Amino acid sequence: MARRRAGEALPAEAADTVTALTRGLDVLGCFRRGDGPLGNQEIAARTRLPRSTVSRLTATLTRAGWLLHVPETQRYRLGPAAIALGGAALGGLDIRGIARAPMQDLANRTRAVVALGMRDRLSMLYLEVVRSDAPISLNLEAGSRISLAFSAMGRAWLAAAPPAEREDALLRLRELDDGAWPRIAAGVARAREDAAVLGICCSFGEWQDGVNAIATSFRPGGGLPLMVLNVGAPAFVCSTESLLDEARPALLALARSLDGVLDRPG
Amino acid sequence: MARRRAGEALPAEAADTVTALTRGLDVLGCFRRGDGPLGNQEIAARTRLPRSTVSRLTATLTRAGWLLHVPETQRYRLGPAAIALGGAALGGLDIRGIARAPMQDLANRTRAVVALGMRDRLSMLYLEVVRSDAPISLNLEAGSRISLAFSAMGRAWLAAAPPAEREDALLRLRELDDGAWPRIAAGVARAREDAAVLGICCSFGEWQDGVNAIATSFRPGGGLPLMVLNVGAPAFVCSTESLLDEARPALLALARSLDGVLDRPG
DNA sequence: CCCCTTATTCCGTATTACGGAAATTAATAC
DNA sequence: GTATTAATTTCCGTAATACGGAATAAGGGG
Repeated sequence: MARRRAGEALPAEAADTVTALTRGLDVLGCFRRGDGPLGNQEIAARTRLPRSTVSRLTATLTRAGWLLHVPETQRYRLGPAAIALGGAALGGLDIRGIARAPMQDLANRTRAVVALGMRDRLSMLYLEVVRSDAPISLNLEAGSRISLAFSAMGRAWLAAAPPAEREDALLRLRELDDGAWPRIAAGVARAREDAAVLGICCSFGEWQDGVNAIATSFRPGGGLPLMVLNVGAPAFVCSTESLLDEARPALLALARSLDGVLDRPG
Repeated sequence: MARRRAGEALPAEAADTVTALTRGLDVLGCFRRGDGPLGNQEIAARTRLPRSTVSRLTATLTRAGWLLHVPETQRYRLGPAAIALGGAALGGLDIRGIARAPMQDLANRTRAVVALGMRDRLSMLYLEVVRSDAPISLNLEAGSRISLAFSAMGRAWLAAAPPAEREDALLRLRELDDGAWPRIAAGVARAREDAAVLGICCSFGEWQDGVNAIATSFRPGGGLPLMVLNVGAPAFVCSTESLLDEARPALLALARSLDGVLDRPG
């Protein structure tokens, strides 16, 4: 009885990987911000795992507190253990605390939203979001995701990431949606150029209509991966010119000041 | 070759539980707010799993983005997937959004910290924390834990939880620290009495010296478990009297208004 | 140079996870 | 009331997988 699915490309990556664990984590990964409780069927569809397997995995996850079972509707939602894990993960990121104050400064000066993020698989993940006192507020919080290909933040990552990681990410983006590839590729080429010339990457209405943003990356050190800072706002708050002329130097200064902070003594 | 550890009591609970997954999740659970990166050794000690097994699990978790490997120190920290999961879990909790505004009201009126929490294993977990404008701020955020046995919040849960769950939790608390049991038992007895008579449970300096709090529980509905609201502050901000006389009625009113909100049409 | 500590790789074993199919439960239609 | 559809869970034989003890490798002081 073959345990690995028939059509699956076997990428030889997995010398020593615990499949049962990977699958269980994939089940958890099904739950995205915004969609409600999920039934086993839906989970099976998303993970492309056999139903009986999903049943066993959800049972296990529920017993351990990672999922909550809603008896009436026979669906699952993420449980307390998931929340606690996120708390532990964010709590351990000292860079957030270090960056928050200067980010707030920048946000106030530009009247924009300033965010700190890192890559998570094929998205960028917000780690800290700071708004100016003017409450325009794009509805984004720490822990939410944003496009890797079309946001300024994602492009800044793509422009500065280690080549191997970048190529891997681009490859997967491509096989995920081949139709979007031309736009993605163009955006990435532009991003690398912008990064080289201006030090920042842009997304003017490309991630979402009417939203402008610029972003740049830095290496915090301390074993943490490449991180990205961005400044963004609706176009009527920040024109592309104001972002490029006023926000850009401040953003670059901030990023430079955070380069290697975690490796510095003190 | 026995795969289950020798001395382990086998609780027959596990008809259909995926051990590899449970163990992997236990590894993630090792990472607590506040402690830095963990090495395999440390993880093996905390989980009481063999070293080679831990090695395999951490490798798997790292490949999937749940852990980050810090090469220099050969340690692991929680990765982006963990953060994203927490975000998804909190984002799906509509009760937070519903409760926030009235909680803020209450916080402003009492000049205390108002928090919403639920149980996670042997702790209470903060889901939402709201401060009065007066920035005294106990350093607590959504996603952090607080004692089940000694906090007002924990006691309110113990007083109202389904008997089976309560007994299970108490049993485990007892075997975790037998020495503390007399204090715990006394606190719980008192809590049940307070809940019956006053509708709230108290912790006046028992969780942490100089910190007073009261708490009460409610059932939000929508398949969610019992939740707890508390009002707390340093003793010099809120005396026990002011909590009992002024905060208590407001807290009870808030809890009652949230009872079953998620089941109500609209 | 050697010892000590920690992480990883090896590898034979049999336990465990697997998944197709049957059974169960639930809801809706007829 | 019965039939039909749909979803979840249980069963169970199979063998692939995870297991863990021991050996190996990689550092880091003393």
